[in-house]
Amino acid sequence: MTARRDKDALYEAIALMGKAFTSPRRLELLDLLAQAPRTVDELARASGQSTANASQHLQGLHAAGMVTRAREGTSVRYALAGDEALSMWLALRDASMLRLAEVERAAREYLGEDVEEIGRDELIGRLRSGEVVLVDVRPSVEFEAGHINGARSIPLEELEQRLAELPADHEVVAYCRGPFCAYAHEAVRRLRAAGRPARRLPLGWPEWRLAERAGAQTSTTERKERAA
Amino acid sequence: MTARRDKDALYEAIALMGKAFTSPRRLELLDLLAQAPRTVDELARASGQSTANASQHLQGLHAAGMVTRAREGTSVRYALAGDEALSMWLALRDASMLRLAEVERAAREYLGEDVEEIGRDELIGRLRSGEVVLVDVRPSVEFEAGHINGARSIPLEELEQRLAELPADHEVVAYCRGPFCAYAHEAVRRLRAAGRPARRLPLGWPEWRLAERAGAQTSTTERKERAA
DNA sequence: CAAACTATCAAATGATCTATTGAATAGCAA
DNA sequence: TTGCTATTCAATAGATCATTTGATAGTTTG
Repeated sequence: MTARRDKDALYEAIALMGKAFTSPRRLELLDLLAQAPRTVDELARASGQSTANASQHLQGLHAAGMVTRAREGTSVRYALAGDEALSMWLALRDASMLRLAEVERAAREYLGEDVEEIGRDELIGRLRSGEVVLVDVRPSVEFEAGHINGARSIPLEELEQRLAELPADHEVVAYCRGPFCAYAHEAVRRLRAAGRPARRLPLGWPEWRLAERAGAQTSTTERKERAA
Repeated sequence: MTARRDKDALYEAIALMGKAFTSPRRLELLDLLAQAPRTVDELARASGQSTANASQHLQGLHAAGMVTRAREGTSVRYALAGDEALSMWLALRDASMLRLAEVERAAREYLGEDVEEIGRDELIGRLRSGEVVLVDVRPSVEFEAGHINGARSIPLEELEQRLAELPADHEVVAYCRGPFCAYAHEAVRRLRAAGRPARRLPLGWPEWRLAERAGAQTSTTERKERAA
């Protein structure tokens, strides 16, 4: 029975990608890459590990098909390998959040005190009617790599100095990398401390983008079905 | 800076789930559980490994939050832990298929010669107008645990004996566990060998169910938005 | 209560993975 | 060419993992 052997080979090949998700350091690199492409050096610095180690992990991720790599002069820029890779990482993040109490606990510990949230649908409505200002508090490199339509970039470090840019009579909604990112929490806390009404969007740009794409696709399908 | 330590703890906790996907044997168990809950013994037999080993892997999956377990008399029945776990497994399967040439090669090798396919939308249309017969060729246990609405169960082994049950003037569409399952391929080959027009639906019941749910959810969202 | 069955545990082995260190390479600029 | 920087390679030690084997615990049935 050669089918058994072929089936084993198949699962073995899938496990090649699975092995990408066993190391915390590698996951952190993935999480950074989900926001924007970066060089080895930037990634090593942003994740607080040695360059050699980061390089090794990045090569692992590349072998697992999770990232692409491109030489840029003297450096090498890594990027997430398409929407499949992004979906995969988000699926792991979300599933672990929902099924592992330990993850939820660690997230709560890291994020600090809860802040008030706003949902996707409500935000879309209030954005449309001009009732809120949407602020992207990630580092500007990440904003430039992609952001929610209508958001303005105010990196967390510059928030206090640039408070005047925000109209005092509008609610502010802050977002950052995603549900596990602490920037938006901190931004909302500081805004409220400054007397501004503020809430946090618990989604990041990557999730937002995927949700938009999925919505568009489903609508197309539904239109087709309705027509048929 | 305690934030660094907290962040590390968070990624470490996520990696606990990631470690579930490193062993081919464990992936095979997951794939089986995606179809239907089963006992340790059944799983060990279906995946061709020792009971002790299967049990150990299942405990690993349980610790990773991917499966639930329930005592049933003398045996223990394991099941996938909700839609998050299913989505996670499907995301890994699909991403690895798309990004790792090795997976695609292994799948092709295992599945054998290509057979003609039919897409989801076309199937829905032709089902509605009664032009096709949809056949679920998985083992009947799996059919009973859930199947596509309107499908009839004819396990692959019984296909030849039960050919008469299929109206000769209708096209037959066969489906099984999913894109990596060989049953539907084999069924279509046999049907065509018997002179019946037949195609394969390259989706399984789990994907179908998720797609239905996602579609329903999006529709709800859209209805809300339209109302607002 | 004892027999039969299922699942889990424990220990041992070989294999694989991670982080560190120091050296080697590739591109760029003087 | 010679530096200079960014990245990768190679070697190592410590840790973790997968499988096998044989023993143990928990349920049901008689």
